[in-house]
Amino acid sequence: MTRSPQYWLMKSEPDAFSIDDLKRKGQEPWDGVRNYQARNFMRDGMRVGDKVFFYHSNCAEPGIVGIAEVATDAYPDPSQFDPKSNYFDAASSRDNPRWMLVEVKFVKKLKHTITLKALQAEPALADMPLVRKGNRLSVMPVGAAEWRHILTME
DNA sequence: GCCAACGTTGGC
DNA sequence: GCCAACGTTGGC
Repeated sequence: MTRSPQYWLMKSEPDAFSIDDLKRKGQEPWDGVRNYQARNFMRDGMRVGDKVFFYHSNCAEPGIVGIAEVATDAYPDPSQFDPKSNYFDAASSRDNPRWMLVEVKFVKKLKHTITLKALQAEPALADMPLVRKGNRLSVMPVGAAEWRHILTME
């Protein structure tokens, strides 16, 4: 069964992996997600072709900086099995992996950042988890109307 | 660097 | 199953 493309927002710290890194590499496994809700969105919600806002967090000017696209179905995050990785999880096993990822590919970089501050100022976006204080979810769905609204803000 | 908010862990 | 302690996220 097919369905319309859906929309997502994924956070990354630019010091670790920025939109320019994604542009340079073209496509990248979104590893290191260690939150069940975020994992469930990747594993159960995302489909190849879904659109993604790329968001820079924990930086001088947090906000949406680009657009990416879901490029693969979910598969086990290899870093959970690597004892040398920061993302190693001793409680996970290859038989029963706990953490999943999708790969995302670069679509475009926005001409300028749509800042968190600007997003918070939009009444139309007040229901987004992103703009709520204390929100820490790193992968979240974006409604079609919210997606369109944000695109007009570029 | 600070700290509020929140998710996870583990003792009971 | 409760909840205090702890660790992490992420804006500022």
